[in-house]
Amino acid sequence: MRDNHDFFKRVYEVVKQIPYGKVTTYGAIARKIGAPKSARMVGYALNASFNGEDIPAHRVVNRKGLLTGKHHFQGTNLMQQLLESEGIQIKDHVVQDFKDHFWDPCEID
DNA sequence: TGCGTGACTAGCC
DNA sequence: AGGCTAGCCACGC
Repeated sequence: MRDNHDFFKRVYEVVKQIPYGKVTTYGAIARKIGAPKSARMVGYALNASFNGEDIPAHRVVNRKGLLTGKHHFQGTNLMQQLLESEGIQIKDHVVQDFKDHFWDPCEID
């Protein structure tokens, strides 16, 4: 059963499993961990994930491929730079060919 | 203890 | 097709 504490932990586990050069969405993760309605919490969890965990939060974007969380990152374009470094094209803070780079956590399930 | 906010999503107008 | 509203859940004040 576990408590909501695991919710955050599960988010980290899923995000850490995101392959290089791939991105996913909050909803996909939320649904993967069994909380399709708590997509917001996923983003919240990622914000808290900076506890020192190796969470590639930059690989997590919203359903439209928009870098919604980039503003929460240290720099203004850090998130974008990281994604571009992985071969993902970003235009105006939006992932280009998003579905082409989209990685569904259900695939590993 | 209670209201408001937020890295979202889906549905309705 | 595009904009707005509602639902969800945890955390801060």
